[in-house]
Amino acid sequence: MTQQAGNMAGQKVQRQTGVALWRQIADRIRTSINHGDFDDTGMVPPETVLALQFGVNRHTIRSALAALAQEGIVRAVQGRGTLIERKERLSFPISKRTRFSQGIGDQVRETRSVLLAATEEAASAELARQLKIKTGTRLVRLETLGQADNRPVSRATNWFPADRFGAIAEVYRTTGSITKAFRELGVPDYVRVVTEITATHADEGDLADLQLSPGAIVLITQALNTDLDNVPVQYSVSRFAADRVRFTIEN
Amino acid sequence: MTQQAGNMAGQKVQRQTGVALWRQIADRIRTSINHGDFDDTGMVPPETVLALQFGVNRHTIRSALAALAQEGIVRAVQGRGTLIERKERLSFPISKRTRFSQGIGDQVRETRSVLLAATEEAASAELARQLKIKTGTRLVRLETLGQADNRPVSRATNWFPADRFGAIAEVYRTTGSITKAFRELGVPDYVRVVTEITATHADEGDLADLQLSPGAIVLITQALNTDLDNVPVQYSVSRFAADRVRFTIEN
DNA sequence: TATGGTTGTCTATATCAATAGACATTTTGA
DNA sequence: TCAAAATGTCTATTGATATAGACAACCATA
Repeated sequence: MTQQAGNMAGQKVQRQTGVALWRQIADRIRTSINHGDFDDTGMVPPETVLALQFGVNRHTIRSALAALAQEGIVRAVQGRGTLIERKERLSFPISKRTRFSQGIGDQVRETRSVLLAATEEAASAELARQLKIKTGTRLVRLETLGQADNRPVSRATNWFPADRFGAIAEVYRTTGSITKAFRELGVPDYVRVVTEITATHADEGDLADLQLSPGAIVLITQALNTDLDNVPVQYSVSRFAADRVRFTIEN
Repeated sequence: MTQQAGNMAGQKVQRQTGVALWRQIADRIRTSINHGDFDDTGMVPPETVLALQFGVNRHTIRSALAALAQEGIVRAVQGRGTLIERKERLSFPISKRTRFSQGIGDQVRETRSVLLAATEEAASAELARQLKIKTGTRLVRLETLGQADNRPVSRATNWFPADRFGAIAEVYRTTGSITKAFRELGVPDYVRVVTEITATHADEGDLADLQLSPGAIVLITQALNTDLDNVPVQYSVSRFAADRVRFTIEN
């Protein structure tokens, strides 16, 4: 709080950083919308007011609002103001039993997971170390897209040992759930052993799959799941749109 | 892995996004350096090669490298190449017993925490809800800077109920540790109840305190600590330089 | 219906970002 | 010692970014 919220206009924008003012301002306004700062009116402050608050020209504000309109977040109405069309920020619990759909199930109407691609490959040294197998072991690799209310939230690359889960692609395609696929393949339950979190700028794949605006931030989790016998069953790298999610760690 | 590493040059840069090409490229090169992609030579590829890989003019590459040189990450030597001066990424474990100095103690030679400011204020509605106290209750607020090997890693704002911890500022100033300060004030141990993680762009304060370059990403944790009787003793908002840390959640 | 507040559009100007090409300077190694 | 390879510097041009001002068009409401 205090440090990041509410006082949207408190912090000045940064010039000559390689990031255009209109983009910085668009990001800040989007964050404020998601934080509920304008919920009382349902509208963004007038352009002239924003220009004064951010210390920039009104045209620069208009560029920022145009970008947000392009994303479908706001809609300008001549004579009235700029209306807020949509806001979202999901809270993702990370715990021993982290599961995509269950975790955010009470925050959205519908969650879905789409299989983008399924291939088989040999384990790299890094993957072998994580999954505690030998380098070169066959792995099934699934590229998936997590959706909440038909809006993309995360894109993930998942690796499974092929000997146990060679058929997981097909099972997943029908069930649309890792948990259910595991169950059908003889893994009744699994636990999250470790999660690593980093952040970076969105790459081209993020922009396309997550429908992000360029320059956006993605949160990256690298996670290992094991079955109840502590045998690694899944290693996954997931990329989340940073302005759509927050992670919560309960101990 | 796979998704984010190695293929630095595989993805093209994005034009007309409000983020200058030289900044995108600087961020990508920095990531590659931190990932160890150039460890064999200790140098960044030649400007002409990078220009070809990223599909931009050599002068644009030079702008990116100049920005990294400004950060002290690389140093160009005429006739030889561009040498890598520094790389680091600390791993932060987040668990029931998260503590700054203990968590990364084995990764660096020396950790220190500096008190930037200490004030007293009334609890806002948000803070009161987190700390389970009444709005308006007096709180001690500490602004601290976490350092590892004399390089700033995180800046935090901490709130403590003033009735129990009115003297924490002075104790902290002498001990340089929250854990020790708690101990002197009658709290032998404390646990991390919940941590929330989000990400955003660095603001002006981040740039100054964390010695970041403009456009950098910060990871934000909002955490609540309680004593062993489950009574909240500390609420803190910490901001980490995203390219210097990774969070690890062990279950 | 008149007025104030708001978004939309136009012109003009200055600076930044990016490309393009030429050539100098320095280091390395054959 | 010479040539190749690398960074350094300069000029020139184009498009994106940002500012500035003026005015039109539209909406709500007193």
